Amino acid sequence: MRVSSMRDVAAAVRGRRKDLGLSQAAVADRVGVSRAWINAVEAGKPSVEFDLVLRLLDQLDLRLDINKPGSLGDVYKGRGVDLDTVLDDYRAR
Amino acid sequence: MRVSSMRDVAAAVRGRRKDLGLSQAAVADRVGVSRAWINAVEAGKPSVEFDLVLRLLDQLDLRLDINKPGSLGDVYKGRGVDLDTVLDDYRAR
DNA sequence: GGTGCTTGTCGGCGCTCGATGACATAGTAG
DNA sequence: CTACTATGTCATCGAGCGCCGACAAGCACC
Repeated sequence: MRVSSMRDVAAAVRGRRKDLGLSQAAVADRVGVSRAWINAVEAGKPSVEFDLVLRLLDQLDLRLDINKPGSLGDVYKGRGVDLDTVLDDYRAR
Repeated sequence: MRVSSMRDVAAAVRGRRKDLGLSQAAVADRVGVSRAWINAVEAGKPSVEFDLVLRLLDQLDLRLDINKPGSLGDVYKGRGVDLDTVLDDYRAR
């Protein structure tokens, strides 16, 4: 999933936290920040410190990647890989 | 490229800026931050604000992605895609 | 030599982040 | 109904971010 603003991080964090069945307080405790901070992040607050976000994503088992657009591996990112489509393209050559 | 700390961002930013042939001052001007801030980022300063980093990456034409580890699209990240290998695996089924 | 550009670093200052604690509002279980 | 939990929000306050301006060092070129 492409990250173009904190709102994207907010969505990813909230979704992942729900999936893991954790409360904001539990996550805050693991990451070592206040519950209010977690709440702010999930609200999409833009001016949060980068290293805290990294620790949050780490605790939620979320990976952050950075790439140059147009690189090969980048093609599949954000929309998933449909192997059937790939193979159909291959057979159609 | 995996981002596990600001040092990774620093490396990506510096490399990309060099590739684009821009000075720290030029980048700072585009992003709308001070030159000292760009310098700090490229030095790996951890406590920088997230939205500024996003604007920086945007100006450098770098993409930031967030995913759950183990997702399908994630498999290929960081080591590229060798289509021949993929197709060989397919034929061998 | 001198000029120019780039980068690293510093002191100062204003401003805001994040912590804390408290409060109110749902929602749920008993 | 009463607890209890989770979440959103607020005021206060200390600490640290980012800006500005300046300075020095490095490097290239003439």
